[in-house]
Amino acid sequence: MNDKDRRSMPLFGIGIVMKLTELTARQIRYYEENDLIHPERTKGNQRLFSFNDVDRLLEIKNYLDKGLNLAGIKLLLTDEDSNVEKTEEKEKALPKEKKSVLTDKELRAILRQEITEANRFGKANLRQGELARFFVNR
DNA sequence: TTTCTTACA
DNA sequence: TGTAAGAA
Repeated sequence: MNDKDRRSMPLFGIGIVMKLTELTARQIRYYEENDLIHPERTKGNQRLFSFNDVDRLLEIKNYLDKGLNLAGIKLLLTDEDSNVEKTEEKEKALPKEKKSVLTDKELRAILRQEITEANRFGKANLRQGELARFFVNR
């Protein structure tokens, strides 16, 4: 078994994850409702989180502190898992004339950097609304 | 005891 | 987001 499998293995109950992330059960469930995380379930319908899920919750927590809302965070995290390959394939499939200057992946990387930077000054400039628009209108 | 869903001050 | 209620 490799690391990739290990990280995605459903292992922790919500109680453990609460301690690990310092998030309330309410918050964790709410983030799931908004498709930011997709923990597995036991036969008894109990949530089971993987290392990846925990890391993701930690990232979500960080972005929240930086002033982003769930919609914005979702845009930034959506391609970081299974979708990343798809996105790259899709971009490769495009005829080079129609390729945008920046790939989705690069765009998100830049955005992450901007947010981190804005955070140094005072997270007042780059806000959620702008972030969402940035993606929708690109 | 812990977690789940649903609903609401 | 917190919290309550009833079920699992």
